[in-house]
Amino acid sequence: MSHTKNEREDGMLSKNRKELPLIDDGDYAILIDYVKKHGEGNWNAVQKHSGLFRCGKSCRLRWANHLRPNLKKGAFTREEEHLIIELHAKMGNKWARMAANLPGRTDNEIKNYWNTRIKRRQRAGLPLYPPEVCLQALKESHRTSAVSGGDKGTHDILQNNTYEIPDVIFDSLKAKNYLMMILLLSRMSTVDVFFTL
DNA sequence: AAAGGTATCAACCGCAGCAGT
DNA sequence: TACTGCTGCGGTTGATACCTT
Repeated sequence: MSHTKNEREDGMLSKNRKELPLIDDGDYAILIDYVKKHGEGNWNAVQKHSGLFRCGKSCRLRWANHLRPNLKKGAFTREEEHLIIELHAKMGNKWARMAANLPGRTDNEIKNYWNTRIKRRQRAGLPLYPPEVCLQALKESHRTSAVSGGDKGTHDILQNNTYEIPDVIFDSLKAKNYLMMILLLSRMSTVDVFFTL
């Protein structure tokens, strides 16, 4: 049995995948057509019956992230960002569950957004969650721990939500940030301030 | 203009859970 | 009960675009 250099046994592409498109435009049409006729799910059957050279996994991913109707494209709105932060505070890294609360958005999009956001804020030495969300999570954590012994997600929030500004840049940077924060706080809610930093 | 760093996006990989046998 | 196949999820990686120096 032989495979092309980009294709593995299961039909997924391996490392140098960008040299070949995963599915070309014709394949998009086949996939859309198949799902219209037979509905979502049963992805391995898509490959068998439609003639696509992609495994079920690839088809499902492509459908979910690009072909599904009502997909929203473009940057997250401020409202969506608020919601993601709130949901992450409650659920942790449950991207699919979060996506269910954001119509038109995919788990992959939310995951990508969160990961780049984390990197940015960690580099800047900023907390991951605004104070209001922390407080809310803390309240819920107390409430749920009283009933069920608690939830790991909310503990993480409180642990991860620390400022870690290196001593070298502490004075200038922190002083500047706090000054800015005080100025902003006089006009905005803490959540709005959070998004500007 | 070039080089290096960072952000974003798309897709792969491995695993867990579930259903069917 | 054990096994198998399928599906979905979350982590991770690689390519590319964009930004900064």
